[in-house]
Amino acid sequence: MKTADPELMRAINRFHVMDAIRRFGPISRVEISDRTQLSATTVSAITAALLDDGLIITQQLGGIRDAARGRPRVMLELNPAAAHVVGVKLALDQITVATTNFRADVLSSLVLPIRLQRQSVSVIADLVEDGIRRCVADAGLAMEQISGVCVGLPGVVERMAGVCRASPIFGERDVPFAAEMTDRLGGVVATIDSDVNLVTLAEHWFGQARGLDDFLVISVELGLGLGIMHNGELFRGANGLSPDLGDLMVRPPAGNGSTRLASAASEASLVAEAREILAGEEHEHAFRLGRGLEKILELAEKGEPRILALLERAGGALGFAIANLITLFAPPKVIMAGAALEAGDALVGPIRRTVAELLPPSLADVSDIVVHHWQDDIWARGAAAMTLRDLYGAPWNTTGPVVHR
Amino acid sequence: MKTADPELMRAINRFHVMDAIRRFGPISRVEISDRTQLSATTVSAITAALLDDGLIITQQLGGIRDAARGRPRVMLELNPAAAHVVGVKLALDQITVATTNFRADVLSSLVLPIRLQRQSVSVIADLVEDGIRRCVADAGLAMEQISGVCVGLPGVVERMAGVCRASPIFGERDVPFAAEMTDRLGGVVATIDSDVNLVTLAEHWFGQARGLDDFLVISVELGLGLGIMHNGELFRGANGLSPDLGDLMVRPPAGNGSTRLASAASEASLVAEAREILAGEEHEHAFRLGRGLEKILELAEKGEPRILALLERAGGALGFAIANLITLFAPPKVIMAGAALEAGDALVGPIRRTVAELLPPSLADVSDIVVHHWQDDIWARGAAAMTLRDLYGAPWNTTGPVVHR
DNA sequence: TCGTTTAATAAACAATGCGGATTAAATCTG
DNA sequence: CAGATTTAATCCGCATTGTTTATTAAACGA
Repeated sequence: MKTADPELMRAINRFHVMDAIRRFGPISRVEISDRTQLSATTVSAITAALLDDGLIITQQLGGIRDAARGRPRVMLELNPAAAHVVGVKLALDQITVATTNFRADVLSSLVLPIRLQRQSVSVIADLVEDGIRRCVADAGLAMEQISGVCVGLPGVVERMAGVCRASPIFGERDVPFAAEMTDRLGGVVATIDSDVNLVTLAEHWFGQARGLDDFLVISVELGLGLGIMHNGELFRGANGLSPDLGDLMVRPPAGNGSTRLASAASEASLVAEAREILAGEEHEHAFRLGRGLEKILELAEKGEPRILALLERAGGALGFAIANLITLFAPPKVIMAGAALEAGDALVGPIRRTVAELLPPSLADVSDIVVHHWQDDIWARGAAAMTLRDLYGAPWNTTGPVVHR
Repeated sequence: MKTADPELMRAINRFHVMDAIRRFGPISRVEISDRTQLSATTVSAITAALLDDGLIITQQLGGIRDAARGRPRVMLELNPAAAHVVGVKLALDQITVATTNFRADVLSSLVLPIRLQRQSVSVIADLVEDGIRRCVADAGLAMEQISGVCVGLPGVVERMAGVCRASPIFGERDVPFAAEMTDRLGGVVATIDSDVNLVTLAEHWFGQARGLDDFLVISVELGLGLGIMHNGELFRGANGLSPDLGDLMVRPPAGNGSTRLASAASEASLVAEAREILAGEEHEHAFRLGRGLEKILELAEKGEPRILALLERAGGALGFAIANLITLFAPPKVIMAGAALEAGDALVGPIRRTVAELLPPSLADVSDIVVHHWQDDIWARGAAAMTLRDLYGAPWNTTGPVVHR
């Protein structure tokens, strides 16, 4: 915590006002005053400044005058045109880009189905740059109108430094991808973050965890992602790195070697193991085409016992890790997502059973585990939210390296 | 975060000044100004108020006038007599009590070697009350001079509510022990907390983690304790409970059933397993006398292979859990303590090896694992620190239910 | 003794939040 | 339809705070 001066005081209260408008807008000044415990005078002063800066606007159409007497309330809301940002999600098999306004509404988006593996950093950066420029043009905007870009990618990302420590996307380690992109975009600042953190923020702002200050997000994609919201803040390890779920161990080194969760329950490991199990059978074709997961889901649907056993094992491993995470964080909600979870109860069932079995009695009922089917744009909306947060971010713990204005 | 007003501003800055004096005192006003980034005027005003309230004093003896010209600095330090608090540690086999002054110096302490198991809550409260009154008297103080009492105990404790959710000490669950003690002490407010949290705070204030904002504390006693310092704050789960290390799982439910860490590596489980291993041999006597751990350490020293194997297994389980914790929190330091660790490398060696083996390469060198041999009074000093912290606690996240003044 | 140097405080100033009075804009009432 | 009533928003004066710029305090050196 920084030392306090009048400026910080104003920054804190301005944040609270902005937050109330974002979460509950359109909202009147009196209601902001109620919700934030700030005096009406202060709210008036702050909203006046925000209106002046163009960050918020008054809603012209009176809204619901529900038979109330007295002077009508003037409703305030975020000015969608106050800023525009671009969110990018890198996955092993595609790039997703979206342009959003200040309310994180998606104005335009595009998906580039490109295998990024084995591409050099600069080639990837080229692709991302092209995607951003096209997406911005699609939204009818010029690059000069973009206030920031955030790129989400799987792996270990150090947001502050703008460096990707390790990712399946890059062959190298310690790739300074934020600087790489900022250079190319000519004046527009780019930041990077772990992809799960983006979706965690998106869940917090618009998704199943609206207003929930503590929850976990677990994404089962090619790799495994873990996002932690704790006390309303994204949780990062001491070094600023977000923890990597795939690095968690699920089996002690008892003779036959230890197991990382990534090699027990990720989409990649599931496909690899299924391929081995089904080797030489008629299904092999699907795996060659890269349609391994679809095949797994199909066979699970049909009740193929070896696939069900595989999913049972994977679910057990995931459930083991989730139970330990619940033991540590005691979150009221755990949100899971990923294509592999579409296998109905074949994977989710074992997860739930294992968690229920392993949780200590005292924590038996604290966590609600839900599966969320993410739309393709949630990542980008999260990236947008991450950038927007910097524009009116909580002043008490500096969130990032962004140097807008 | 609360909304900001001038009062909060002052509270924040007063905290920073107090914190600087506590950590670096005796310290001059200019140096406080340097360290806190506050203006000299502000520091002057705040220290004047603190002097007025008697919380700090000026050091009379000039100190080291190291050949400097100019007006000499007036050194400020905490006023030891500003407040007195009592810290209590409950363990299964003894009660430790200590009275400290405002600097958390121990003025008097006593140890009551009593088996608390199977005692009723009110009997335990009686014992604690007697211990507190005697210890306060030993320090030459009256109960009226005591500003607060903090009781640390193993298990799951909800500090805010003052309720012990579960503990090996109490047969019952949800024991409102803080209220129980406050009632008995006639006006002196008692709080409770997990015992590891107390020692974690003590390590932060006086121990091996002075000034370190991120570290883990792992205590191997009869039960297993986990304390987490994250960003300079004690980490608590979403429900305000501290996580219980013993509840972490170390083996997935693969056929032969799952294993909780508590049943693999706690002192209790070590002794039980060793007793089984050595059943019918000449060592059995020691276990009957409750000297099981000493016997284990003795045999480990001698190189008894079955005991070494047992410790190897326990170390593997602990290392497994620690590796996962490091993966999540990436703390630069992990402090371990407990009588079982006195077995030289027999237990610590396997722990280190397992951690090294299981950590992902990217985290290989971030954490320094050390063993700390705690004095008996560190718990009490931590309890004192916990109470003192409330007297000049960080105002931005309310720390507890204490209502002093 | 007087100048120099450094520490600590005092005075003037600007920013902030708050409470009470005031204005604004609608409905209600007769 | 005009004035009373009600509620929202703002204006004004005040207290508190931190900072900058002077001023005083307390030592040493020549």
